[in-house]
Amino acid sequence: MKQKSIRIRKQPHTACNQCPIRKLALFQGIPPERLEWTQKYRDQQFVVPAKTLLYHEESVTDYVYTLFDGWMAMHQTSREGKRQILRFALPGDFIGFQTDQKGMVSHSVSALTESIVCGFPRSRLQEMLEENPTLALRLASMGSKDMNLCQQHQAFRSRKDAYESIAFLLLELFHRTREHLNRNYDPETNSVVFPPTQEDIGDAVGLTNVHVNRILRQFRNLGLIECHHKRLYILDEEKLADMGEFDKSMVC
Amino acid sequence: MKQKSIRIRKQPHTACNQCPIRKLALFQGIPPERLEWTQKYRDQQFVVPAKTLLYHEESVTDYVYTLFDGWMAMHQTSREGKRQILRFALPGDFIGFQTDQKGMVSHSVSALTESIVCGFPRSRLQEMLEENPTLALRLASMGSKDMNLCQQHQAFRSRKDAYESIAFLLLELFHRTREHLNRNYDPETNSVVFPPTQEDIGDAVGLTNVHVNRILRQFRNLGLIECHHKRLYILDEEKLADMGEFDKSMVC
DNA sequence: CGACCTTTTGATTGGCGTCAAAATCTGTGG
DNA sequence: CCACAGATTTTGACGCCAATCAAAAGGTCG
Repeated sequence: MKQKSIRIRKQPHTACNQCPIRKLALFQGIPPERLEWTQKYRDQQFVVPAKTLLYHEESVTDYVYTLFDGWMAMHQTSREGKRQILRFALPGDFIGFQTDQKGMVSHSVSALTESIVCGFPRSRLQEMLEENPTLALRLASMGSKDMNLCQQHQAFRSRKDAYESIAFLLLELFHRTREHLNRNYDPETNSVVFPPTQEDIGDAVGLTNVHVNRILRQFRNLGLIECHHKRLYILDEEKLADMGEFDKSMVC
Repeated sequence: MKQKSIRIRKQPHTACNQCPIRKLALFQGIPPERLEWTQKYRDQQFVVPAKTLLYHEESVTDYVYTLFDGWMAMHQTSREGKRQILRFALPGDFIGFQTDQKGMVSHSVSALTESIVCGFPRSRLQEMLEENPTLALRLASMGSKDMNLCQQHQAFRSRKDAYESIAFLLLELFHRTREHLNRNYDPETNSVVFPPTQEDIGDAVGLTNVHVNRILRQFRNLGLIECHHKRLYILDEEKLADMGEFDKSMVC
């Protein structure tokens, strides 16, 4: 795959907490005057073209990021070349904090759509958090929320069949999108912008794109969903939630 | 299952960082004089009998815990009654921090062996962390380590077959035990105390106990492991690690 | 010693992967 | 604006890994 270059954004937004995104979790609800110091740490914003890698697993990264706009995927590739998507990142998500003992990130991150990320030098993260206990606590509880979600995926994976795990994933992404990016939600049709391909879905839930396709067609036949032009229409949320044992409170 | 009662320990250890466990992660390496304040928060220690529930999923718990001694399992049960073990907790692990939006824990915790836990009132956790930024940061990075492990499980689950996931789990638990509880490790035979049943293993990796049994027998036939009397003997660690794509650095 | 839990083994079934090929969509250059 | 290449979706045939069902053989604890 050809890798376009990541460029530095010319006119960075002054502060992430002023961006058009409804919830930007890390700084959400903290009064602006208490955030002036973030300017000291904020380095710059980057534009990541679609299908481009932000960083590669097993590299040592200088930055941690907040996703500002776009969809990204955290993933790993096995020796046999199979890709596992660990998590879809949506605007507001914190990316690249996790490292192993050697300081290497354990996963790759790439952009599904053109994305904008804010980078902080990792070297300054510790001092930044020590100066701001609230932020550290926030980071811990964001981590704990992500952990919940990860464990849900883990739990659902082997306990549930293809119908159930796909139903769960669709609703998870639907609600996270609606929560984070209300401008991408259309109440008329109960639909959201939905960039992942069937192969992405497969790599996330651990099925082949072929099988994902069969299941999605079933869902369409049953009148549960509709999807075209990178939008996902949820037609029967209740039945879908029941099928996937999905509970909204897990994601928002 | 009959549920024995959890009793309060008569003579609590004065501080967790003085206990015989080599690494007690949350307070590891923090000088004792800086830990006096923990006494203020530490409430009491509890003894949890084997096969007993510490708390149940969807309850609101008053405490967060540090596991002091024993093996515990964090798990969930699906509507169909299947149990998924999310994580085995070993001494030093922090338990019960994760909650959903309603403040309910998302998982149950029960003891595989008789266990001792230290409880802190959850209500005081926030003030405790705000007074001690180092601790909050520590908590965040412990969370990030757990997250790594959870993602590994997630990744390996569907990408790998039964041999691979069981090999991975065995080595993970072997190394975590050795790391946390060197008194339970016997260098002579390269073995550790290993309380989980084959059914526990199955519930953790998402296989039936029947299939786990078949795989373990294969491993024994191949001379990779040996197990009896609640001990696990690793005979050919290299081959096992290769089979499970296991890397020590992920767990310690 | 008896009740119950855990391990072990066999026979059968089914969900999902694999392989293959056609149809449709997307974007890029002439 | 069209043409073409590559990506993505769709559909069918076939095979295998692991689930299920069933039952016997240890192990453990009161």
